[in-house]
Amino acid sequence: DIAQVEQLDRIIQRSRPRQKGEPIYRQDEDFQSVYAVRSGSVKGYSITDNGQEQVTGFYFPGEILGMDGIAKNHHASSARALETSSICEIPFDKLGELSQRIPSLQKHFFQLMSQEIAEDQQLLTLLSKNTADQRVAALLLSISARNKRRKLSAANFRLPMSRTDIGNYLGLTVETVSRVFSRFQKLGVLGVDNKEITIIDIESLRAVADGSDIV
Amino acid sequence: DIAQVEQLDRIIQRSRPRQKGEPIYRQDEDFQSVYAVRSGSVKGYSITDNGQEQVTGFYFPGEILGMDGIAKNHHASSARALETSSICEIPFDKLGELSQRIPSLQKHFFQLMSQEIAEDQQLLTLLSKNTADQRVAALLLSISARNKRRKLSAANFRLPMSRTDIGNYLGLTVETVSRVFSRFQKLGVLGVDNKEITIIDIESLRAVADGSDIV
DNA sequence: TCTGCTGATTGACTCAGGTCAAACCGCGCC
DNA sequence: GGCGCGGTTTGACCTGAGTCAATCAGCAGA
Repeated sequence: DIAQVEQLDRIIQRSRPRQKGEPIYRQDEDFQSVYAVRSGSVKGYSITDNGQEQVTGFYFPGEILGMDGIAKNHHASSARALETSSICEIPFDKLGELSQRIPSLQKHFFQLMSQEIAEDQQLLTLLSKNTADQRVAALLLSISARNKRRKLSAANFRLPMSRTDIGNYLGLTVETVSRVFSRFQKLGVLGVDNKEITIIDIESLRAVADGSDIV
Repeated sequence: DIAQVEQLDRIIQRSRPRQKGEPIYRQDEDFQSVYAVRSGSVKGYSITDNGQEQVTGFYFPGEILGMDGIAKNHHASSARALETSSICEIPFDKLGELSQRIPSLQKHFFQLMSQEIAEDQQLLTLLSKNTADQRVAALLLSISARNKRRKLSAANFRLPMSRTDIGNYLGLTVETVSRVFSRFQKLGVLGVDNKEITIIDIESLRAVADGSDIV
């Protein structure tokens, strides 16, 4: 519905692009808005009581972040741009009002949040049951699939995040991540040139990810 | 608001209590409702592609489960009673309609979902960064805190789930869980009599959980 | 009471991934 | 070009938790 989309469009706030490393929101800060990635990429992370960082997710164009702040009215995590990125701000109180009037918007937003829950739970499985190889393979396949949805190459892409961030996200050390990349390259599954990744043998990668690889 | 609570009350469906092991909903089944635990306890879990079970959470009275099914219109996980439990069914389409009319209900439900996201992300940190001791300590503290909120003893409770379920949830083997319990008992932090747990030294347990224990 | 079964505990051994250390690479800057 | 610095890679070694196996405890049913 065009009129409805227009209403939604009216509450969205565009702002100047974020440079690499620039924060989008900070943990414990008052929660006002959720954010939509328009271009670039974003890392979500939280700092635990004992001061260590935990990367909770990577966000690409078309994805929404900041929904973990709704519950307590302040952000439970922080987010910053991994590269120059354009981010839309969606004030949550206005979104709530609008959802009252547009049932499909409410439904859509419930679905978005539900999806985040389901994805986090998948990630839980990954972290609690899978080997280093499986975790890295799963991340690459996830990024590949998201690229595909954005009509970009599913086989060839540049990772916007550092090896450290990948390791942090997957519950591995930098060294392990690096070793897995090297091994995959040696096996002819991946082409790795620093952050530039080519998936050479996606079937093998899938086999690794779901544990059915008898190499 | 009493009239509003009454409206909500009217859509809630009560059903016969579930016996131990009885399912509440099943993965891939059509999503109709979310569920509120009224008494007893519930285990949420999903089965991965390669057939292994991953416990995604334990639910106690006053808690809501099944929200991961909203996104795709079918349940992304299963749930079953850990003991004889009374569970309320809340049809989601009716809840959506009602939320259209009662803004505070919509907000409340957004908050519930957001909270689940935030909790899952905390669990991610637990699984990716913490030792076996820390994980077990964190789970016990979480259950203790939830008991406290329900005006039950924070120091003395019966675990409704098996050691296997605990291990599965925390990404550990049964043997490791058992060893940690034994060690905590030997250190005088816990009293363990099968499923009956007494937290003897909650400060030490907190110290273990946040990694500041220099034992 | 005995028997069988499921879950919990304990011990001995192994190994995936962590730790520590050293090099290496790309890139901006003087 | 040369220098510094952050990120990446590689190697050698170590350890926490997994694996395998045996035993034990609690409980239902004959």
